Order: sequence, then C-alpha cells, then structure tokens
Amino acid sequence: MIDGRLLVEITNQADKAPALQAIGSRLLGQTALLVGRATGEALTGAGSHRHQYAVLATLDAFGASSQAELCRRTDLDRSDMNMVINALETEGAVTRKTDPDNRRQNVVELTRKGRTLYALLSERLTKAHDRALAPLAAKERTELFRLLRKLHDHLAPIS
Amino acid sequence: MIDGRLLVEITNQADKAPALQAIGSRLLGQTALLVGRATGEALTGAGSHRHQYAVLATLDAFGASSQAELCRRTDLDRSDMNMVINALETEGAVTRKTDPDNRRQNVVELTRKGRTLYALLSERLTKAHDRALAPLAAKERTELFRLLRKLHDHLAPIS
DNA sequence: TCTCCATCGTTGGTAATCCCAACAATAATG
DNA sequence: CATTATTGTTGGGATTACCAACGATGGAGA
Repeated sequence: MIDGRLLVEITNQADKAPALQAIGSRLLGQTALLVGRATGEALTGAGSHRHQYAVLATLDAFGASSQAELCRRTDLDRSDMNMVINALETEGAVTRKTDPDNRRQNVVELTRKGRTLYALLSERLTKAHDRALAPLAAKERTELFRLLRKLHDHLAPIS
Repeated sequence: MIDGRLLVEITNQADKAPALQAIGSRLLGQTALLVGRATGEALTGAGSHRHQYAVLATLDAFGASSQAELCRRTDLDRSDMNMVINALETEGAVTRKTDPDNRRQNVVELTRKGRTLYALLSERLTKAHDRALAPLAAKERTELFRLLRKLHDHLAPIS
C-alpha cells in the first residue's frame, strides 16, 4: 500500500500509463533539477555557470568583498569559491588583490567587463526563469518562494 | 542594482549580517538540497539510498515490473537502475529473473524481506519528512506540493 | 522468411556539484 | 610571546545525473 501522507504524485501526464509516484522530497528534488537545468542552460550557453553568476550578483549587490565573505553570502565552499574567482579573473570579470589592511584576504571587485557580463547573464537568466515559471501566476510564484524560504531557513545550518 | 523579480532573499537569519541574496531557482535548489539531505539521512542511516527507496515504493505500488518499466516510473537512467537492482538483489530485497514471455527484459519482484525493508524505510522517511517540513502547516505543504507539481509537469520531458 | 529497426539489460565512462582535509600565511587573543 | 582563528589555496573524494555502446532479443515490414 501507498502511504498517502508520504507519497505525492509527480506526473499527471496523460500519456504515461499509470501516474508516477514518489515522496514529497523527491518531487522537490526533481523539480529543482528541472528548473535548475532550464535556468542553468541560460548561463552555460553564455559560457558561465551558476556559481559564477551567484558571485557576480553578490559582488554587484554588496560591492568589493573578500572571498570568505563571498563564501558566507553564497554558501559556497572556500575551495569552490577559489575556482570560481579564478575563472572570473581569467575572464577579466573581476580583479583579485591582497587586501593591504588584512593581508590574509583578497579584495575581489567587479570590473566594467564583469558588470557587462552580469547584465548579459541576468537578461538571459530572467528570460529562462520566466519561461520555467510560466505555469505559475505571479501570486503563486510569490507563495512558492515564501514557502521555500520558510523551509530553507528552518533547515539551513545555524551557521 | 538587484533585480527584484529575479532575486529572492534566501536567509533571514538575524545573525548573518546582510541578508544573503540569490536567484529564485537557487533558492529552489538550495532548499531541495537541504530537504534531500535531511530525508536522505533517514535512508542512508539504514544502509539504503533514495533511488533504492523509489524502486521499492514503485514495486510495492505497481507489483513486479521490468527494469525498463521501473525506469519510466522513477525517471531513473537504465544504468543507474541496474545498479539499484543489483544492490537490492544482493540485499535479498528483490528477485530478478528473465521474463520467459519476453526474454529481453527481467522481472523484478519484491521479496518478503524487501517489503519489510520498505516498511522500515518508510517509517524512518516519514519521520524525517515530517521533521523537515515541520515549519509548514498542513495546508502550506499541500500548496507547496501543488505548485511544485505544476512546475514539474510543465518542465518534465514530454517523454 | 529475411531485413531492418526498436527495446532491454549491462558495462563503462563523463561532468557537475558538494564537501572535506591539510597547508602556509597572516591576524587576533590571551 | 604563545596560542588560536581566519583566509586563501591545493588536492581529492562522494554523490548524482547523464551518455555511449554493445549483445541479445523482439517486432514490423518487404
């Protein structure tokens, strides 16, 4: 027997004989995968990746930051952040200099080229985002994000 | 500037100085990761994995099936399905015989041991599931899953 | 029947993502 | 001054989602 509380139908597609069944967390994961793929293609199609965009957005929003600060704000691992900054630096999207006030950390800063790249990626991403969320009305999107944020904040490591 | 449509606050935690920002799809991905980890631990703690549970649940719901049929119902790749059945078979949770009516495919069937395992995993998973979704009221969970299913069905490959 | 094509299971491998451990340099703390 | 913490960096591991190719088998059509 199927536990009605735990199991949630994933697909309603009429052509798939009996409806697929799975756990709620699986529906969440599958949907995140699909949305992530749809939006990710907007970035990879421009030669960038999700993490790079997250860093660009954070730099754009908060200005020059150290890598550790970017890690805290994006929830990326230090090693991955290093790779991301490497990529962005060789692309000329950011500059990285050791902070004279604290020589342990680097000052990562957006270049003009970086802002242009961020604008381009934002545009592509917005389109993909809208396309992916098309079936949801504006209020539904808001509600979805509210519920997700509630879940996220509840489960996020207390840091 | 931050695009209000695109960007969504992820954390509201007061101790994190300025609120973390990210794209909506990122919030979805992060939350899926957190929920997946919380629920996944319930399974790995019992020596099983998400995919194995999905197959067990599908077999329990639909009865003996071929691997290809299980693939269609769980959206798993054939190669991954093979590994999952291998694991379940060596655990004694399922039997795998070539179908005499169609010698290309195998008949995968739950054993009594498999049903017991499924029941155990279901119990653990239900608890973890409830713990992970604790901050959401019953109506909110329903609404979340409704929105996710809507998204999922819109983005799912037309198969 | 014979030929082509599709399906199935199986093997092996790739790429992305997330995560961890250790190290040197530097700063902060007592 | 001694100890501890933070930062960047390197290297690697684990998981997950894929993809390609192969032999075996079945089905569809000439």
